[in-house]
Amino acid sequence: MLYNIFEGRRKGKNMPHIPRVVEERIQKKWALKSVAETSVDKSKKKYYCLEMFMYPSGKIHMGHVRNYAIGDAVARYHRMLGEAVLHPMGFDAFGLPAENAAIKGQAHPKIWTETNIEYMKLQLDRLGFLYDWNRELRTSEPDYYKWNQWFFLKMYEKDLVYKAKSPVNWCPECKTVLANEQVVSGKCWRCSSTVSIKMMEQWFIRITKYAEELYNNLDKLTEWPNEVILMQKNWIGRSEGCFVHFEVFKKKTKILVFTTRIDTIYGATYLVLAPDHPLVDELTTDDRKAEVMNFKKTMSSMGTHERVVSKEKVGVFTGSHAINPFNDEKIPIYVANFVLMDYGTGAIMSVPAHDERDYEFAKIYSLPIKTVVKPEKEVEGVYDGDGYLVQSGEFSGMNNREAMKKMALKAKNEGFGEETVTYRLKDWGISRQRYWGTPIPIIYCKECGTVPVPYSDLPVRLPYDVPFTGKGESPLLKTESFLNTKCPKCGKEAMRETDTMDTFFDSSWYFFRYLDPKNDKEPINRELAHFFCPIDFYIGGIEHATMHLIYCRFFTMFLRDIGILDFGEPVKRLMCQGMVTKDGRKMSKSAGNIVDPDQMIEKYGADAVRLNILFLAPPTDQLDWKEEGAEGARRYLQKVFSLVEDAKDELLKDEVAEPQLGTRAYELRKITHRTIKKVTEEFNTRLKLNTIIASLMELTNTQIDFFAKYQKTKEERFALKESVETLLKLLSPISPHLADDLWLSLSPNHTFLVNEKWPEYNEEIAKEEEIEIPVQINGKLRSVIKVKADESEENILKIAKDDEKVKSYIKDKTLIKEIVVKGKIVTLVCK
RNA sequence: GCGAAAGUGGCGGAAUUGGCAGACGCGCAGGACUUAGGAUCCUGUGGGGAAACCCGUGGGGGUUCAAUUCCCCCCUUUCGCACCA
Repeated sequence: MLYNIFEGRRKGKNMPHIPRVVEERIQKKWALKSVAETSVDKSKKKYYCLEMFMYPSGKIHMGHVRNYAIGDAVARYHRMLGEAVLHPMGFDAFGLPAENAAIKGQAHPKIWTETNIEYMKLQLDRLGFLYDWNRELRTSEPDYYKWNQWFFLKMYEKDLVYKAKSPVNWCPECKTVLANEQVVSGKCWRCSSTVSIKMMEQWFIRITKYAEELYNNLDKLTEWPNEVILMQKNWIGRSEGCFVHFEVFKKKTKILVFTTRIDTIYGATYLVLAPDHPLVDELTTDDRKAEVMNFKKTMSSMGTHERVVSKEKVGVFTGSHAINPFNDEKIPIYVANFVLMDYGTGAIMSVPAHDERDYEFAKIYSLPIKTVVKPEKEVEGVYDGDGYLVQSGEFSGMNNREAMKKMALKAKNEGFGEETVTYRLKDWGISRQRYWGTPIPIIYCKECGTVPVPYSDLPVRLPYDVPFTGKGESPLLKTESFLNTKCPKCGKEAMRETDTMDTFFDSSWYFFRYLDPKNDKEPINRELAHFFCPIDFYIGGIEHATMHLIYCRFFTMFLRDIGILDFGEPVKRLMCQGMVTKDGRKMSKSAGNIVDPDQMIEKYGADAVRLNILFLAPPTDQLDWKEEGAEGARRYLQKVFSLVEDAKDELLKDEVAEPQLGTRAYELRKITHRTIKKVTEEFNTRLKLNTIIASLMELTNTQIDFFAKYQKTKEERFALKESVETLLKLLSPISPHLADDLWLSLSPNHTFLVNEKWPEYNEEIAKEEEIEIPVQINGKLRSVIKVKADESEENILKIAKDDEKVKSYIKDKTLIKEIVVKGKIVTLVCK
């Protein structure tokens, strides 16, 4: 409709390109010929191109468009290289929003999810993404989540799964557990009630068993962005140190402390336990009981958020003392808020002279400060660097690094400590008190206890008819038909586990399921996994850096250890695409700045939307959506269209002859081949697709200029045909519809560009025979000379000095230095 | 507080190995075609200056014949972690 205004006003040539018409026509042809189908030809080189699958929220957003436009361009490029490309898409279909919709009475989660998926698939198809829908998967389907349960049972066998009481975020109003990301500033994201911490039985996965490998392998992931590697390193938080046992004065108990600075142990003037440390009660003397109990109560009533926000250090003395095993000194034991139970051992030795936090606490409670490490030069304040030891018994005078090793050895030999490694990473709590997720395949029997569901009984199906009240516990708890079952061991009445799995469990292995999604014999087709995997190129948001991207690495290691895979890392190259914003702000309903992809496609066409989103910024940068840009993209595509239409008569003729050096036709060839080179190299390395598009625009501008002065010689026809055909091929990964439509119109023998061969460049033609070289005098640009590309340094210098402008600058001066960088620059330094 | 990334015309960005800063596009200005133009085409477009030239990649210093690029200090923005012992 945008075009109807001036349609028919233009004569003959230069008819406007009407995107929606062309795009629908081409999409129909693609579907008819099943171009998206994966070729499993093992004689070919494989390429697994994957974008993070999507949550079926209802409609796609611009972030999806960007993510998938990048992936589709890369996938199409590799198809054209003749590789066996796997490029699938699926749906992360379990999750809270579906259940919330049901609570609001909108629709059953299954219906809601399926309706959304159908619509979103339509949207993806309208954008022209080539997904092999034969391989589509939905995590909410029993034939998918069956294998979640299967893996859970395998983990159970391998002792990688356990149930434990642990603190969780609890919303008293919604009566449910909240994930950390659902707690906003200590409040429930839905009802704004203050979230409390509650102890609950939860299922955990021992991901910490893999902490060391998850950490060490990071150095091998050379094609991952540094920031992700760094975030994962910090998240895993590997830290080398020592365990040290401190005996408690006049008691039989020992306190285990973790420290990374055993070298400062002579400076320890007190110990601190976390408020929830199990030894607190035992260590508290009668006279201190009331105060300690009170302190503990205050601490446990605070939410995590409150506790973290109030940075003030508070604590109480337990009344007990510990003995420093190195010097037998008697030091007081405190309980304080700044020591956390879930890191290290929940107890520390405090060295106020060499630790900022210990110092702060010591100041408040007037505890002694004893210096044991001296730096080379005196510094002010708390010194936590290296130096030599003082007041440290037999270790005095030693370099602290050296002493560290010797002290650890002594502790080990004398049995009160040892070197150790701790991690910040915690075990993965996968229990959710929710309906719309994978049921955890466990049965509780009064006689036999906790019994895993036998493999032969999988899947444990999610019942359809359940009550959605939005209050109370999981709907599954109120669904008798699900809840009541027979014990697989003794056959007596038993109850099912009603917790479902965290959806991150679903997404930890989905990329292996694409290989053979309908396989009902095994979760993963090993043969295909070893052909297509690991993933060659994985694109998604950075928000998954420490969640999905750690879980899926763990899962792959686990799959290797149970013999399904023979590799342990799932992703070779990772790219995190930047956020799409509008007016610099995140798009959101509340900000009212959502850009609707449907409207954009309707207005400008899928080709222009894709071109614009790829052109506006490099894939990894934040991108601010500009509608004017879409207008520009549409204008460019119109230019390509008009050029091909205008030149069609010539492009259809077969009489051609290879152009000679020095002609206009040869110049066009040169630019054509140089563009192929530039675009190919960019696809192979940096993938800055915005610069690829810039080169294509330059090539197009050159072609238009060339055609404006077209002489209709066989040589010019050769160059024109080659150049235009090349352009269409290079453009096709980005704006595939127009490229294909024009391509098909050029010959009845043409097939879709995605099945054509990527053009090759001829280095000889691409090469420049004459180049311009800047001449600098005393660092300033003064002239530009023209020389042969392979001109010798002496000759370049001679030509430069012969240049009139250069002469005028150096005539009264003495040359001190002459620098010639062949093919680059001449610099003359003179006085 | 710690860590990381970034800062280039009016705007998005380019400069891949230290070698002509501003490719390509948006916007803007002028012109052409037009009954009309928010269509299309052409020309121009970092700042200053009549010009020769000068200045210019967040700010300040340094290395170099030469710095957007390397080093040091500072500022700002974004992100991650946030008492991690």
